[in-house]
Amino acid sequence: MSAVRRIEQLAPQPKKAEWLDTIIKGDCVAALERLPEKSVDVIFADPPYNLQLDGTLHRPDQSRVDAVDDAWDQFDSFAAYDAFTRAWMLAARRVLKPNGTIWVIGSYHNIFRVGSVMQDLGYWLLNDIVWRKTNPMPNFRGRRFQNAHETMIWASRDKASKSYTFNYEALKAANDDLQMRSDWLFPLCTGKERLKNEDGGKLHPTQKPEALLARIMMASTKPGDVVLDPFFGSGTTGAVAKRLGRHFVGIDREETYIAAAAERIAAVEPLDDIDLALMQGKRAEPRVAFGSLIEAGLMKPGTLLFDAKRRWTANVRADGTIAIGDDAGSIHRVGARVQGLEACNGWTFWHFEEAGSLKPIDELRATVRKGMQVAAA
Amino acid sequence: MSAVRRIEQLAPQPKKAEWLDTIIKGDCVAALERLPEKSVDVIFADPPYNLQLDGTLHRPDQSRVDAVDDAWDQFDSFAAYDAFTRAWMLAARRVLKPNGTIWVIGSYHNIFRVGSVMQDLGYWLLNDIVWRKTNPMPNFRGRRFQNAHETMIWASRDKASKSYTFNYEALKAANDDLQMRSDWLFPLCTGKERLKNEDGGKLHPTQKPEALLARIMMASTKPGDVVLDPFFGSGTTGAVAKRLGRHFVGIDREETYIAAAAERIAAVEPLDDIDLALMQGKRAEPRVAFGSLIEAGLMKPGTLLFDAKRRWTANVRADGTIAIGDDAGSIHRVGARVQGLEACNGWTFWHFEEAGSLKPIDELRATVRKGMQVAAA
DNA sequence: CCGCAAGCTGAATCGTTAA
DNA sequence: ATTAACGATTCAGCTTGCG
Repeated sequence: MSAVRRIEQLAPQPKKAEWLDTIIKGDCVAALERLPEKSVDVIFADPPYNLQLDGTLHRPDQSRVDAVDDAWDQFDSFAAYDAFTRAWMLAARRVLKPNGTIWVIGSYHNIFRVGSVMQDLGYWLLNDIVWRKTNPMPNFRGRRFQNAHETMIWASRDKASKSYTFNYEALKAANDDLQMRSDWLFPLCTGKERLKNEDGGKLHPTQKPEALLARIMMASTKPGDVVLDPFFGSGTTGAVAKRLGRHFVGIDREETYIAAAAERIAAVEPLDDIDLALMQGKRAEPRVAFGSLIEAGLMKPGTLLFDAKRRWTANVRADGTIAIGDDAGSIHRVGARVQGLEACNGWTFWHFEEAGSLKPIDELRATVRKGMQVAAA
Repeated sequence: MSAVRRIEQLAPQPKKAEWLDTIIKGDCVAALERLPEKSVDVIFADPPYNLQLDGTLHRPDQSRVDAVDDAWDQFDSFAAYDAFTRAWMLAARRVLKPNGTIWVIGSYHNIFRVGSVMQDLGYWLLNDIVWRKTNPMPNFRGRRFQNAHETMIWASRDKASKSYTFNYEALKAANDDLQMRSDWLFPLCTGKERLKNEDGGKLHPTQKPEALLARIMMASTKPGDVVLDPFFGSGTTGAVAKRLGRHFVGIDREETYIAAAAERIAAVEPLDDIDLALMQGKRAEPRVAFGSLIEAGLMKPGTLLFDAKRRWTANVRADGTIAIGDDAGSIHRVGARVQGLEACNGWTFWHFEEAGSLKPIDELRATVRKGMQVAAA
């Protein structure tokens, strides 16, 4: 029996425990209407993009591009797509808690329809977030700009809801004391993270990277929150939610996807509460945040940092902050505080021990930057 | 006398249309309706989005909206903004040439309305472009992500128009030989570039940086093209157009802005023609038939052609075809057939031997083209 | 075992001209 | 209006296979 329970037949008003951390099979509007109202903290939705592709596209080497031509992405008109969007958005709004927020991802093919419908239904837009792709597909015919990003809309249930969750300080501390911007840089979901089908091809045509969902949840949820995904697909939302100590609810129509997602989520190991202190994803180049040393594996949580004269000792945490006892913050803030100064460059102030001698953590940053340059070359 | 002419005080000019390189004062819809249809190559529009349009906002039933009414009706407001957007977009579409394109810039407050209306009116979206700001305004309350970008929509007049201008090769060359992406990085318009009023404050609230307009025009116009800006404001579009050897037409309602923009544009020094040269790709070069190489004596019947790895050998025939045994046809068809592909560019696939090494026959085509240029000069 | 080359692929609204 | 032919066009990153 899979560790992820499934519900195919919901009772009219199921108890909370029944649908939490499950994947519901069926049409998303019908499934949403069976869930209790005001029961979900955050919704992440990756709806069909309504791509309108005519022929087949070939690369310059004449290989064929494997496009998204699934039936679920086909709509007869903009009006039909709008009606579909209104229906699921309305149903989603009912299950959202008054102070809940919703994330919707899309491309220029659909995101303008989506945003307009959201505004019409009373959702209050908080930000649009740009996912900049490090490795987007090129424009093979040289007819347009390389479509190198997707857009996410982050919105509250209505204009009046002001107490939505936004972990501003945590995001900022892990981002070198700069507030998190609306443009995020992440690679596509490829390699081992990408689920494969029995033929070795991609299981799902549009699987999203876990790093993207991780930043979303770290920004807009708290541990124990409920995250709903009405277009569950390969289950990235569930996998990240479980790893980060959040509950999930997935809805999907395809048994193939449900089975694969359930297996995937069952294999996820939740992080310890301590590790959850707050960890962040990659940030915009070329600035290197201290947190990225941890992400890159160059620095492990729990590592001790010292100033050059070993007068102070700090502890590295998983979220990219450091702490001396209860005093936690960015490498810069903690460095400034212990010295009683306004400011401090943590990169040169803090050192790590290697073979008995101290080396500034700036050396590790240099390593990361070199890697970024190589990647960009 | 200002170097920028105004529509009220025009002297008759022999060839150039009266409205070229002028600023038209008035409501943008009315002004657009007085311009000849299909007369403009590119439109750049930075429409207002604050819903406080004092008089220009009308409901679909033509009733006027009181934008400062305390009884705020969200739906009415969006509907009114949509109606305003439809009105100017429709008028703009009439003056756009069949192969013209339009750029519209906005933020998450209005861009979703704008994009939806564009799709509804038949504009065909080519890209959405993200302007990432190097120095955006912080989020002061710490309740959202720093809004660090704006979105531009680039669209053609309709789906059928395929011959819009896109200077792909030039952009790529300027971008370290990588195709230009949909995310652009520019600073805000500040410092000396920013127009000031008599109090020393900013003249216009949303003056766009010239670098942004320069990339737009370098991407989607050719020298001598006509660029229309229906919300001219501080005149950035006109200033950049003049500098880059493009014509402009501006529309604005405010005399203050018109006067400042006229003065600004008058001070602009156009670049020399030689600096305005556009890098052209092969698709802009005259077509050369393979047979003309034989006629020009650059290739003799009986010459052997090879692919780069010498897996196949073909024989040049006097009629401009090539043959492998009995299999004869154009350089493209034979190249495709031996590879088992649908298509093949014979110019780059086939090579001839010179001094023991292989050179693509494309080199001979370049020679012919060079001769054609000399003959035309 | 490593190092390097070659191959594959990702939410894509992806052509023009002459007969 | 339709068809056929011409011929232009890709970036990053991971995987596979060979020496």
